[in-house]
Amino acid sequence: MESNLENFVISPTENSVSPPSRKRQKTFDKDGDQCDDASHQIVIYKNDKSDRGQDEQSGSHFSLEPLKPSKTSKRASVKIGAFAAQCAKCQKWRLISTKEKYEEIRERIREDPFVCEKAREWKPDVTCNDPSDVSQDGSKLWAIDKPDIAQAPQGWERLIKIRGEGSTKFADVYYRSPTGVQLRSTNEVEKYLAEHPEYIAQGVELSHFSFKSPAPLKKDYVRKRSQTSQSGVTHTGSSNLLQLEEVQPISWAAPPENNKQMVIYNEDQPEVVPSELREPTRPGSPPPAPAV
DNA sequence: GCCACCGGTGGC
DNA sequence: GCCACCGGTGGC
Repeated sequence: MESNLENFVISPTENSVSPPSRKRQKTFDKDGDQCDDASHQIVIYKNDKSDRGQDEQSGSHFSLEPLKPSKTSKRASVKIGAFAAQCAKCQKWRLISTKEKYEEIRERIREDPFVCEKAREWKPDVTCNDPSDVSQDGSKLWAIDKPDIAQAPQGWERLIKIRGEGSTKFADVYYRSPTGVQLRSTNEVEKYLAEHPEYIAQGVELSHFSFKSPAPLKKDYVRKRSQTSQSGVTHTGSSNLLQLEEVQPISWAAPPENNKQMVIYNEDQPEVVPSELREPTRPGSPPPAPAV
């Protein structure tokens, strides 16, 4: 499946990954600074305390790999169950086939907004007339992802670890090097690359890393603040991305190509739903249909 | 003993 | 006020 995606190019817009300048924090988040308005990507997570199995989303497809045996996981962690992007035209959500594809879309979401047609790569006949693949539901934890995050370099993996509810932070972002070393900050990456010039030789650079973590839509998920975070959400003309998290890893252990089955409907917490999520608001369009 | 996770804060 | 960074530690 993922064959061509020529759709992903073009439209010079504003930002692009700005070169890292600083050392400490904010190394290169300057670029995305405003993006937070959630106007671009969304992620959905689900808390799953019972199985504290795995710690992060798996590499490809959104298969949540079965609980990791060893110490990879310690406490209850949330897993990302699925990814979705919002069509910039009809505002409906389309599940994205794989994490890779999702990251690919996210990388250029601003300059190259996602539209339903792009989903045809894995969902052949989809059009803006089809009902949304997903809609927010109370059983899942939704979060807004940041736009324009570069794809992890070849062999590297970007991991998002959602913290439990009530934590002071929503999630932590890590990068796992080809040799399995986990890096948790730009500084660490910089240092690591300096010690491993072979990666630099391969073209790996700091701008390929971003430790921006998604933000929960559920305002009280994080202990402090987070309510004001995404206030002025707007999405005019742009598209969003989202990821779904699932409760029981097993239930959709490996939905091959159809990811829609993992979505469960239920609109129970309207207030939590920021405008971008109620996309199906466009005039004349029916509410999103359950994907299951 | 190791490391994944969490808390806290310094700096913007 | 927000967020990037990192130290500490509890669970394995």
